[in-house]
Amino acid sequence: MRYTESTFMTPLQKQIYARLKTVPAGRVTTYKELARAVGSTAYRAIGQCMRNNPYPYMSCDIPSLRVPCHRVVASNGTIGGFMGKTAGAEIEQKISMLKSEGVGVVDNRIQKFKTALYIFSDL
DNA sequence: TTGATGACCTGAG
DNA sequence: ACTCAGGCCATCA
Repeated sequence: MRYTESTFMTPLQKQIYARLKTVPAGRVTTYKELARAVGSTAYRAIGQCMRNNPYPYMSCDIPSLRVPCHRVVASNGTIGGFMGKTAGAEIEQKISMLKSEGVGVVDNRIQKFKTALYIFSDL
């Protein structure tokens, strides 16, 4: 049992989750954009934060706590990973979640990526 | 403290 | 347009 899966959160997790919660349904953000929003270039470390997400939509029904990590995609417009995997059933679930929110996904790519991408403006 | 690990990014071919 | 080796950084054992 890793402590990051229980209650403690690292400083980076707190910052990233807070930002991510402001991304509305129907839009997406990227690991890179999240990094920019917190003044960092720790792309891979942010991937870690997503992997360690304690409150993903599918297993948390408390709105104030839920972290929409399925809305985080790769900066090149491809889907990226989900639940520790980069392919397979987990990715299909991420895609269907995005589609249900109105985000088009074809062949592992976000459609109209430029407009679907949510930009953090308060910098 | 050192080395290992990833839901990444970038540049070169 | 696609692949891939290298680079990066916070975290963890």
